[in-house]
Amino acid sequence: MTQRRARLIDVADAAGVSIAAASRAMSGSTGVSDAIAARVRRVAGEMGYVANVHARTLAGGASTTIGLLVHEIGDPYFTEIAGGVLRLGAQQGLTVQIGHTGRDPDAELTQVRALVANRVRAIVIAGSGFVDAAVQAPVKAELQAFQAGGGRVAVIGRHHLGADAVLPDNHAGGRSLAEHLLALGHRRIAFAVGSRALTTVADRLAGIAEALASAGLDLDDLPVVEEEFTRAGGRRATHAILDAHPDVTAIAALNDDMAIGVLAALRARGVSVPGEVSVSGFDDVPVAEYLWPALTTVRLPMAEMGEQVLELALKPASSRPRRRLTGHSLVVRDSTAAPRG
Amino acid sequence: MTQRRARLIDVADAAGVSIAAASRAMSGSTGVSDAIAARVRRVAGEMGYVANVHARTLAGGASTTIGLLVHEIGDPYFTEIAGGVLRLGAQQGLTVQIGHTGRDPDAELTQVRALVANRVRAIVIAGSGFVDAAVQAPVKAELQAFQAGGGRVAVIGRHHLGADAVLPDNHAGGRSLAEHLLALGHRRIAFAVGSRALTTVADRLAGIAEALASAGLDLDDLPVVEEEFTRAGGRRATHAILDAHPDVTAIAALNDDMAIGVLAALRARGVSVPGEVSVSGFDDVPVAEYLWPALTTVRLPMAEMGEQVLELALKPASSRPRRRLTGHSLVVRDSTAAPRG
DNA sequence: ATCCGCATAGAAAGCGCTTTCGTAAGCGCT
DNA sequence: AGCGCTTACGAAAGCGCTTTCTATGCGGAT
Repeated sequence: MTQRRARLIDVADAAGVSIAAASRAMSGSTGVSDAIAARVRRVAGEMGYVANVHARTLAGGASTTIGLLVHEIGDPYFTEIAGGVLRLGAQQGLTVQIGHTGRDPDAELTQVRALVANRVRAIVIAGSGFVDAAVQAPVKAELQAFQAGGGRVAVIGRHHLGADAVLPDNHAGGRSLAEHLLALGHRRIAFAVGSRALTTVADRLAGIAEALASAGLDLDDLPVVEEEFTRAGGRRATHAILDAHPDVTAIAALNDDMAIGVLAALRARGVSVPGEVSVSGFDDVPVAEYLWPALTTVRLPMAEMGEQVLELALKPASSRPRRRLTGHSLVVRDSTAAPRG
Repeated sequence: MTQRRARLIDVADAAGVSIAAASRAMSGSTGVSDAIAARVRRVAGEMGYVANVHARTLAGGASTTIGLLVHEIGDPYFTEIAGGVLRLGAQQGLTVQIGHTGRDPDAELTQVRALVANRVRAIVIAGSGFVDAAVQAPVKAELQAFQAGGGRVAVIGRHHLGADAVLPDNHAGGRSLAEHLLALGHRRIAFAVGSRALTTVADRLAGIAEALASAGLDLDDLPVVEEEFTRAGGRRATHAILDAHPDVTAIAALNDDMAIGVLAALRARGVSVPGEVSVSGFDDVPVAEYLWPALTTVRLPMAEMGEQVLELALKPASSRPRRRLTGHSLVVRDSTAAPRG
């Protein structure tokens, strides 16, 4: 029969002290004798008292929850990042609220508003921004208002939000990946990419273009198929590529999820990897090394990025946005090899 | 220049109405003329007003956030479930707070307390319980107090918590999996399992034992290797199994993550699948069909389970805990075949 | 014209906490 | 004994909302 939860005043009464003393005892601040503090805590424990965060926050305590926005939790890239945030957050006694944005600026705005409404201590956004700055202007404005009100914001992989950022070097990663394929001797390379409206895709592609140019190739002459940034997208892209260009010797997917789809599609068509076609990914999601063939990819330390972005979010604001560059490394496994003579 | 956020009273003043009218206008309740409601909303929009959830909840509004506890977000089983909860939650305008329990009853208790402190509308717990009921008694008590106070609780795969539950039939799933292997002709089957302290493992194993018994076999005579419920655990379990029992014709992993590790370990040892050894998983995580060979497994509709558990959590409490049985189905792919003559 | 009822507006009382602020008590000094 | 100092404690003022409760104005019915 839905009876009321014990409140601080109930605890105070039961312990025979004022509510002020009880508050101090529970929050561990000074101004209470050890004897009273102990008594209050004991009584609180017996009564099953759990402080009301809403009341606490309202009364002036700093919020202890942080908001995390990801494009899609099912994408292993975001899963890993979320894991990092969750782990470090729990360790610091923080609560985390997660929202999905689905790579949709409108949904993103809605989610940001929800976090603002909850007066979270910090908002962390993971996931590519949009090449078209206009599209994310409303979000940016909302975030700025949030910061003006004392909130903190930190992002992963977004340069244009005027917030502290953890930045993977997508450009350099793309370059070293392309260099690897070129060094193996590949020239007819196809690309399975996510929406080019995403900065992540644009940046990786730019790095690739740079490497290609050094080898006298032009990215514009090569097949670049834009698809969903998912396994299914990778599968579809592969069929599109092979139907139009049966002579490619390598397919570079711009994230591992797509690469998994590429691998499956090639298998379905009876194309051997890396015998007939080499395949590469990007991110190095945990499952990449378990695939067959084990995936050559560019490693991004996703879980660590999650921890770092939370660290940034917890630091007091600085006058200029901080940026933390993330190391990346080419991980050569079994899915790439020299093209057949 | 951390300036203060606009409050409801600021909006009310700017619109020239009382704070009560402004409140009604913003929350869409009756008692305001359309003209005033429209004006207030316009002014609020201009001022960038976002209601303070803490104040709103404190004042008596129902909480709009729900808490979700998973063992480990990185485990695709939980990722999928979380995705389902997140999607349906967003659709209903709910906010979700996620916590990690790491299969540790103490951490679980801490996380439950945090959710209680946040006075969430409902607590959703996904993930296996413990065979030893004593170990989760404190959590159960806390949840009961939460429910007594009007909170809602719904769980996935836990029968012993006295809450509404979505229940995959692990027993039947285990049975049909074992029947499949037996039907193919396998007799020397090894099992790579997670901690047997988990009810999920115990239930699946019980179903398997039942099928084996029907075929005149005793599970106790077969190798059952207990390891971490992860890819790495599956890998280690495989080596342990093969070192001690080189003659097994099938390895059944009790979740897909372990199966992925089994596949990789077999490949590393040069054992062909399913030629020399058949491999099966459990759950049917999204990547299962993309593996090579594509994994035979028992499908659990994880995302749907996430939605269902949220649905249960949103319904008013009933006198007796509701249970929603989840369908499962054996998905036969390429990783199982008849043992070599 | 008078009265009743309804819809709309505002005043004010909290929701459960934290935190000044004021007071009382205890201490070591001179 | 008297002084100032520190420390322990409680009263009370909010934090920003929702929600009674009360007051006002209007229409229609008499």
